[in-house]
Amino acid sequence: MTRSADAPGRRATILDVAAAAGVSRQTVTRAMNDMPGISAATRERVQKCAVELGYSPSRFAKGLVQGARTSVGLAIPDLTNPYFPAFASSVVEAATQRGWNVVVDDYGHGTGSGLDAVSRLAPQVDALIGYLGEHAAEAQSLMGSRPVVGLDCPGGSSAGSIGFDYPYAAGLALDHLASTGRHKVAFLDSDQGGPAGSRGAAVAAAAAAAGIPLARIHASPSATAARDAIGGLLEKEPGLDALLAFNDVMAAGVLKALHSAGRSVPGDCAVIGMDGIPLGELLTPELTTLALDLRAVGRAAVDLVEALLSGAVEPGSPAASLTLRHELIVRQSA
Amino acid sequence: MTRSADAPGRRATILDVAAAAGVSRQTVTRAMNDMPGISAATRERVQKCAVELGYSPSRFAKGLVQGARTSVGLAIPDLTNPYFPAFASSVVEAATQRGWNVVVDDYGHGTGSGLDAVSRLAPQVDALIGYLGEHAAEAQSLMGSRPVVGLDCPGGSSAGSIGFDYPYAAGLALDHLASTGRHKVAFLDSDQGGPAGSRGAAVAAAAAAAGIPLARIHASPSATAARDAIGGLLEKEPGLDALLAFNDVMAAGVLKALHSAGRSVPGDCAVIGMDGIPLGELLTPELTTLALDLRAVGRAAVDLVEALLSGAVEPGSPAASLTLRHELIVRQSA
DNA sequence: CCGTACTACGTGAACGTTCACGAATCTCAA
DNA sequence: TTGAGATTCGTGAACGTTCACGTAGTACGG
Repeated sequence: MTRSADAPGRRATILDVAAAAGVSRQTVTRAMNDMPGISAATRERVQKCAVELGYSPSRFAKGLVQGARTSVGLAIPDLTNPYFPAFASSVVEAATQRGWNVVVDDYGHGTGSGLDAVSRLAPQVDALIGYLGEHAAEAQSLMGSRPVVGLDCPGGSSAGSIGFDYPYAAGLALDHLASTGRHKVAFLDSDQGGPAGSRGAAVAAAAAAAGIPLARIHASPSATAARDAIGGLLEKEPGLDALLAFNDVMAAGVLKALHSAGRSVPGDCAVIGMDGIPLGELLTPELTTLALDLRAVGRAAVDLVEALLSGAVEPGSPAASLTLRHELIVRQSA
Repeated sequence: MTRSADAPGRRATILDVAAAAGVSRQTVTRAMNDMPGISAATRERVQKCAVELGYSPSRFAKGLVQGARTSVGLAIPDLTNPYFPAFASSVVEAATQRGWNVVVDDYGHGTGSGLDAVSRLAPQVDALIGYLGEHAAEAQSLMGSRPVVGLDCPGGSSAGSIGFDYPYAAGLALDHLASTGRHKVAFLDSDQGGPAGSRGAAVAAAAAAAGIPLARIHASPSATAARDAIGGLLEKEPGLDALLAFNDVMAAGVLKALHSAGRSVPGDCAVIGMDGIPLGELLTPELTTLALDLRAVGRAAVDLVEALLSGAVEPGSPAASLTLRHELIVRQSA
C-alpha cells in the first residue's frame, strides 16, 4: 500500500492508527511493540491498520521519552582512500556491538573542510570520532561537552585523542633500511599537512639517527599524485635506493612510478608504505609497510568514547590520550 | 521552577540553562539559535551558562517539533571490500548535498545477515539504501511504507530497485575476449550467491553466444580466496587463456595466482574484473574491468529515494526500477 | 501627556510517543 | 451470589524543544 493521502505529506501518527482501529494510543503501543496485556485479535487488527496507514513510529518522540540510543558521528576525510573505510569498518563493528549506531560524514568531495562535516554531524550525535587534523579544538566546541575523540591530532585539544608513535615507526623503517644496506632514502610526504608534518619530522629524525641522508618531497595523498611526483625525483636523485611513503596508497603510486622508470623493487630501490591497509598485499611486489592494527584503532576509539560518555575517564586527562604503535610488516618491496 | 542539576547522570536541559541565566526557555532558544529579539548582553550570558552546564539541545525534542531532517540508512555487506566504500562515498556525497545524513551499518563482520543491519537501522532512518540480496522483501516490511532502494536485488520486492544489466556487461567482456583471440574462458564466481548467480548466468549465456567454452568455479569474494581457488584450476584446465572474475577484488587475487604460477598476463592469460574500483589501476598489470560509474550509482540511489519520499515516483512502479550498465575499460590485463 | 512603534522577554500549546497508573470486564471457585 | 484475581484496555503526565502569541518596557514625535 502507498501512504494514505487524506492529508498529503503528513505522516500517520499513533492517533490515526488508534482511531482507525477503534482503540486508544496505549493499545496501539502495545500492539506495535509486542507488549503483553493485549488480546491476539486486537493486536492483529491494530497491526493491520498500521500497515494500511503506512504508520511507523516517530524516532524522535520515541527517543524523547525512552532516552537516547547513543549514536556516534564519524568524520572522515575521504572514503575513497582505502585506509579510512578500513578504519570506519572497525568503528562500525565496535559501535554495533554496543548497540550504538554510526553516522558517517565524508568531507573529501566538494570543498568542505572537516569542520563542515562536524557541524553537520554535531546536532545529530552524542559523540564524535574523526580525523580532525588541526580543527580538533573547534570540533570540540561545536560538540559542547559531548565526547570528541580525535585521531592523529596535534595537542590534546579534544576530550580524547588517539595518536601514533611516529618516532617509533620511523625508527623501525629506517633501522630496517639501514640493516639491508640502503644508503640514500627519500620520504614522500603528504602536502595536506596532516598533524603538522609529524610523520615527516619523525622520519627525518630517524634518518639522522641512522646516519642516512634523506630527501623529502610532497604530493597530494593519492596514488596518481604520488606517481607523478616520483618521476621528477628519480632524475634529480640518481643514487636513491629506498623510498618511504606517507601512506600505502601513495606507496602504490611509487611502485607504479618505479616500474615504469624501469627500476626494480626491491633490487634497485626499496619501498615502504605506511598504515597497513589490505591493498598492500595485492600489489606487485607486495608492499612492505608500517602497519597499524586497524581493528585495534577503531576499537580503541570506541572504547574511549564509551569511557568518556560514562564518565570513567575525564576529558582531556592523560587517560583520555592513547598512543598506538605501528608494526613493520616485511613483505617483498623492502 | 529551578531544577536540581546536581543529579549527576542527567543531561542538562534548556530549563537548567534558563534557570542558571535567570531567563526563560524561549530566551535560551533565541540565544542558542542566533535568533533576533534578544540583547547582546543576555545572549552572551546565556551562551556562557550553556557552556558551563555542558548543555546541548536534545536532537529528539528538536526533531519532534521542527520536523525531521531526513536521514537515510545504508546497509552494506562489507566495508572492507573496496567496492562498497566507493559506493558509500557517492551516496554520502549525494545525501550531504541534500542536507540529509547517512547512517551506515556494515554487516560483514560477525555472523549477522543483512536483515540484522536493517532491523538496527529501521527505527533510526526515513529511508534505506542497501545491498539486500534476497532479503529485500523482508527489509521492506521492516521499513513499513518508508522507501527502500535495493541494489542488485532479484525481483522488485522493494519500493525501488537498481539493477545492473549483466547480459550486456558479459557481452562486452566476451566480445572483447573473442576479438582478441581467446579460446577458453573461466568465470570465477562468488559463492555468496549474490542475486541468485545472475552474473554467472549472464556470463555463461554470453560465452555460449560467442562460441567460447566456459569453465565456472566459485570462491568466497576475497582476494586470497580467489587466489587459492585459481591454483587448482590452472592445473585442471591447461588451455585456459582468459579469466573473468566476479569482481575486481577477486580479479586481484587471480592476478597474484597467475603471477606465482608463472603465467604472464595478458600474454598467456587475459584477466577481466568487474565493478571498476580504483584499486584496479594500481595493480600490475593494470586491470581491465567492466566498470560501473560508481558516483552515478550512488547518485541514482539517492535520487530514487528522493523521488519516493516526495511521492513523485510510486513504490514498485516501473519508474522506481532502474538498470545501469557497465562499461568495458581496457587496461593492460586483457 | 498620549499614542505608536519597536525592543526584549515570557507563557501556553504543540510535536508523538511511552510510562504509571486506574478502570472496566471476565473467570471461577466458594 | 460474591468477591478475588486475571485480563484487557484507557487516561493523565512527562520527555525537551520550538512556535505563535502576549506583555511589559523604552524611545520618540506630536
